[in-house]
Amino acid sequence: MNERLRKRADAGDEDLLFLTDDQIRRGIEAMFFAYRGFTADPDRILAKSGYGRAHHRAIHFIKRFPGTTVNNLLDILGVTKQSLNRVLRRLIDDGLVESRVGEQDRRQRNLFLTEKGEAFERELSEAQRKRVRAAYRAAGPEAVAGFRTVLEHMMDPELRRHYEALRRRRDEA
Amino acid sequence: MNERLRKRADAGDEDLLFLTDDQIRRGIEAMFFAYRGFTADPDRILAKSGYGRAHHRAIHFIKRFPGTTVNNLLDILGVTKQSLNRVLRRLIDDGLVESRVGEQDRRQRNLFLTEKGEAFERELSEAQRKRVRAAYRAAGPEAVAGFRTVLEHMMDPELRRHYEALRRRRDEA
DNA sequence: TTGGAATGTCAACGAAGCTGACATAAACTG
DNA sequence: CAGTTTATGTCAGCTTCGTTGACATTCCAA
Repeated sequence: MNERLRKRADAGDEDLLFLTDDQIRRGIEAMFFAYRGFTADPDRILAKSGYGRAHHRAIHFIKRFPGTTVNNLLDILGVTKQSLNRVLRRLIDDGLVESRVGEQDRRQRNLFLTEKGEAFERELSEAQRKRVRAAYRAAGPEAVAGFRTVLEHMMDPELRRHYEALRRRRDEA
Repeated sequence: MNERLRKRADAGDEDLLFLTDDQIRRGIEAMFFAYRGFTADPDRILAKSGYGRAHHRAIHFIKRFPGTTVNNLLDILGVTKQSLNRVLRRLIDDGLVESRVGEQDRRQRNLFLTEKGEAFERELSEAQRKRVRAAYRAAGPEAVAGFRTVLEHMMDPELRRHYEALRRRRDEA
């Protein structure tokens, strides 16, 4: 049926013009170029301090989920613990992240941003929000709603469920 | 004024709710997770052949602009020639890309996909289109229009101009 | 008390960015 | 024609950030 719809679209069905291969291709290219713009400002700030996107991602999600465990972060970021550990090591050594031994389960490490880490997070996220806000404002509320809808459907459903479970757990606490 | 609007939004102005910091943050996270989904399928295919995203990007744009020069590709992809050269070298050696000496300007190299390269491109782009098409269909045409609008505004305007100039030049020829 | 889970660390590797330097050929320019 | 610029390729070396494998530590739980 997937295929059937695609063929109807290719044949010129008015309602399905947005599903033609050419339209999809334009969307793919737009996604590629937009992601570049999306990361450009934080990338510049990170480069000044000798950090990369991996550090940004870790900082971002520690900010969102203060006290989260390494394992949660691994699931969200989708990298190996060795890779994350290198990044966290650096952030901890540089005094941006604090790692506290878990209270209930002392095997776990609960991660927090330090004052310095909070400040750096603000610098990064303000730069990125500024760019996204400008795009949002230029596009308007209806476009933004559509943008969010498509993105939601493009995610891996399992990752999305996992992430929302984290959010719920945090908001309940 | 940027700041003024943001404050109105934070204060609860109905028309500007989509510009609150929290909404922007959700958009940023959605973009991060969606990009992962967006690249997941091609990444799997590439990994089987020992290629990476860099090869995908090169193949994609050579497919879009057959006969394009190395310099054009450098501008579009935003990497250094050394980095691109490593990728192109491999694709040429593996018989996926052909490099022909330019006709008018013999310093230039015009790049084309071979039969084998075309086949691989189809495999990659069909996997990616399938995912994007599913998201598009689930979201609906209005959402897709909004999605595209926001992405357009998120791109670097200069890159976008450059890219569209290439498209025009190709379509005129 | 033993097995397994969570975490961290060490070593090694690879992909793919980067800079800098230099070579070559072709095109352009004075 | 001589000299400069442009397009490309290549070498060496560095960095980030991903990978796998092996192994130690800590600690919960059966």
